[in-house]
Amino acid sequence: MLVIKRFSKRKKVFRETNNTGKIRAKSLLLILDTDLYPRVVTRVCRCIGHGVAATNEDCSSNLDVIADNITVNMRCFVKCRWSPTSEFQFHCGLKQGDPLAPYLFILVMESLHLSISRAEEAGIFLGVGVANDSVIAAAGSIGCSIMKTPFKYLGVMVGGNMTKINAWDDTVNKIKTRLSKWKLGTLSIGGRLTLIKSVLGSTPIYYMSLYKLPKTVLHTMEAIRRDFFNGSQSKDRKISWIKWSKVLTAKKYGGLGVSSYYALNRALLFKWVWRFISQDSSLWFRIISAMHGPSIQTRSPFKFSNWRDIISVVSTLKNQGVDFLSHCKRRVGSCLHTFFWKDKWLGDVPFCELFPRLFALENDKDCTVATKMQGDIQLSFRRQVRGVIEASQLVSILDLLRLQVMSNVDDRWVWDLNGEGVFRVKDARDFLDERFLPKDDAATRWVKYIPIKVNIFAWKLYLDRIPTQSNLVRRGV
DNA sequence: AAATCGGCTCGGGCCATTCC
DNA sequence: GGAATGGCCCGAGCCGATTT
Repeated sequence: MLVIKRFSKRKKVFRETNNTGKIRAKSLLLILDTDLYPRVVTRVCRCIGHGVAATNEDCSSNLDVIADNITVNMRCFVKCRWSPTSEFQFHCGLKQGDPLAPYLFILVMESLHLSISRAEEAGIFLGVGVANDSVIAAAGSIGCSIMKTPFKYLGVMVGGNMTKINAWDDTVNKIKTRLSKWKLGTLSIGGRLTLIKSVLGSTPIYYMSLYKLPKTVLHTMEAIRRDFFNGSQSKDRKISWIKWSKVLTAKKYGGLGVSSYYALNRALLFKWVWRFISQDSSLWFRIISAMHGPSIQTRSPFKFSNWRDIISVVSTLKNQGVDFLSHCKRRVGSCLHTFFWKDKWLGDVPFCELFPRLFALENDKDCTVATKMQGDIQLSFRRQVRGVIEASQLVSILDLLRLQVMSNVDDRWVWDLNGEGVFRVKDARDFLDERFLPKDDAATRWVKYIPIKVNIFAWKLYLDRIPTQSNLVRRGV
């Protein structure tokens, strides 16, 4: 109850803050972290024309002085600073860009954080599967509304089943309306291409980086872009002279380099997998491994989950011949976290497959590279090496190991589709497009000094896909 | 004034299969 | 079990000169 009381007290403060722009300094004091004192106090002092505090102690004393008058002074401040006319009232909190706005945010966040930790301490943090009645009661006592999934948070659907096509209606409609506003008739084909590449390409990226888009949705979205590029409005149709996948293809393979939504979506999703395997200690890894198990291969206990979708995308791509995981390799540094037998840390095949006989002899099958490299490799073997095959395997493994030097750098994962070794969505995206879009031997001729529309015309001309008489006749128009 | 020329892409309908 | 997906087929698109 204590927490709820405190909470409602805070809430009152915030309501006042939001409605009138007044801040009660005592509440401010209560909530702010100590290391924020100097900055806030300096700021507030400057605002109200009070002497600027130098130390923390000064701050406290200053704030004590300020505390009672601050409401009035804040109003003066607002008046002097921004309003040459009569005083006015805020209705929806501080103005955007106001120097005090960040503090409001800190204020609310700090209070929320405090409230939640207090609630945790007091053991009144209810959790999952709470009865409806208590939810309603709790929400009523702190004046909150109850949300139900699916709902929108920061413009993204939360809790909806995003494998359904109609869950994407909003996104698709957004693209549609944006397009209709652009008045495609007034733009040349060059302008339309630029728009497609920049704006339309980046608009749904928010959703794309989170969810696996169903094929049909991808198809509709591509259709919208295609119609826009071809210059056809919603209902009327036009001859499509060039198939869309050709336009999507990279310029070096004879396309226009628009790049498909499919590749973008799948590449963005793989970024999560990359984070999962490459950053062992990250929050993301800890959360996912706590929920779904520490390895990508493990079957997740959740029947419907985003992570499962992502994993299924990876395995589907693998079946289609795009094995992203094989492009993530272990680069050994100090070897403290790399498994000697099971990781691919030297060459493309793990040692347990390369030297099966030796692996069979191993007692500690999960030993790290670091421990192995320190002593004799045979130390943890079940028995001495015997026979020709085992002996020859031992010779070759020792040969390999002799060349290895340990360094002080931590072990890390590298991505081998670019020179830097760091995963980038663009690489994965280009890789996918290269695999799935039609390729031409000749690259598109593109001269950047002449207008884009001329370049496109030349490209069409080269492909003989322009409405010449003979072409029209050939098409029976 | 109406019909015609005939090859490429896309949408929509239908059905079977796959997936969740 | 229902929704998504894939494959297949058919028809529409619509410049304009020429033919009927």
